[in-house]
Amino acid sequence: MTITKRRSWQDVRDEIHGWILDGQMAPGDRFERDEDIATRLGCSRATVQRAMGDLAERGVVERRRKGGTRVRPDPVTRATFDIPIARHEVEARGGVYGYQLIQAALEKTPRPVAAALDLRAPVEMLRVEALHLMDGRVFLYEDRWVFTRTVPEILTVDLSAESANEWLVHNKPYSACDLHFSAQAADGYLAGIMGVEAGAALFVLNRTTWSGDAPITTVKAVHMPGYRMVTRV
Amino acid sequence: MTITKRRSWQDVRDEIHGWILDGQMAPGDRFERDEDIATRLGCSRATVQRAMGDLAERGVVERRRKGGTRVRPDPVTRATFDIPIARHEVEARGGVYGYQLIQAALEKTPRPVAAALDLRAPVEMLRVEALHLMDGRVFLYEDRWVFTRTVPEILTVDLSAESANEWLVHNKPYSACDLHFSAQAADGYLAGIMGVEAGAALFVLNRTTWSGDAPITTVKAVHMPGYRMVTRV
DNA sequence: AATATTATTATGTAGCTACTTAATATTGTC
DNA sequence: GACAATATTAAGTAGCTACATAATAATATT
Repeated sequence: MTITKRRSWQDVRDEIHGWILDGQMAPGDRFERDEDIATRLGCSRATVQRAMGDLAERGVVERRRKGGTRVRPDPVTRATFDIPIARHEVEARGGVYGYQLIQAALEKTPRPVAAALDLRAPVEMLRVEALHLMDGRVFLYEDRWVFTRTVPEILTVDLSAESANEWLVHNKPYSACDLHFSAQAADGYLAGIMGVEAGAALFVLNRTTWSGDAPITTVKAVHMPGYRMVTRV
Repeated sequence: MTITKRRSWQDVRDEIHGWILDGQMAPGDRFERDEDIATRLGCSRATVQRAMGDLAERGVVERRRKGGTRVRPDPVTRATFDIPIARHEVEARGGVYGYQLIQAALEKTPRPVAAALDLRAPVEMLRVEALHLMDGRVFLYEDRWVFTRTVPEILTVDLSAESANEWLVHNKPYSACDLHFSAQAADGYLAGIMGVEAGAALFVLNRTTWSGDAPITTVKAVHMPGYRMVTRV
């Protein structure tokens, strides 16, 4: 049974993954070397290498030089999320996007904000509070701090017309990004601004970005009750 | 200035990413073709291909046959999360892990649970409620449904000794996985079981897995107040 | 002018060789 | 027996060729 159609590396990957799914290979088991698998499947080592590399990236197998490849003894669920800008998220749900600036002003950062940006001491930064709307109703509240030393141009932008998020995305690419997901109960201020009951459970996303070592911005995005972040692997 | 040390594909990737970071290339701009970049950088097209492929996977650039490669006009934040089993998460935080079964019994699934598993009608499944502990205190409450038609062996497992999660991870690999993150307020039942105030904002992770088309399990994991899911890209 | 056909182009993939590197096993020496 | 030096192994990387494929541009046909 050496059917030799053209095997793509994805086919090879799925074949190998199949050995795990059907129990031929269990967590901890070691595979024969790439070259032997290649011979057995009738493809080149490069193709097996690509397939195994992909499985390793997905957290399904573990590879070590000389040590060979084995099924991960403690498999992890590895998920990839795309965090879109608010406008796209609203439009993808078929809604009409709206944006509303609450305030933008220079303020001294509280300590925790400075810490999130890897700064030792509080400094003066641009704080921007804004609402993103879907069909005229609040979709997302964002509380952002922009490090004006890295991004002085932000001070010339009319933030009542364009969201700081979109401006930054298009004008200040980042090389490092830090994300926190958490749940938070609405306090009085949030409840008032977002139009929800005080105490409502809100999904919160904190994102901090850098360009090299230079901090760009940190933002807390508070979602409406019932919001779900979804992915399928 | 054609320094020709050995350039790895990662170096090439970082070099190209650098063109975006320093503003030489802005969102929407098109790169010259791989081959020309290769010539310019003194490496082979294969290396540029690998580098560009990686940047495309990360959501930094967009590639299309014939169309060439361009900087993504609307960059997304793409993050990869590893969702470990509770034991590892507790141990990684330097705590002592504990596990406590609340109940395991055959029950008819509520409609939403059946729907999560892509089943049209409710069926009888094994429901497992359990607590994962850190240093003797609740860390995580899980409410799980296991599709016994796909995983009949689960019925022979002593779930008071071993968590269903760990057993499944080691004995029933999945090929597809669905994840939802959300925030939920503690109701009376959750508050009682987890020892938190009613109304507390809780971080919730729903995970559903399949092996091929066969549903395996769906689980709702409710984290203690203050829990944060973190990643750095 | 509108449509269908064909050619061109840039990325995608498969396979090859050769060399590098990290981890382990073996051997040699004290 | 303990330790250091050396050999071996299997994955990782770089570069090459050749061909496949999808998208677009150019051309021919009606």
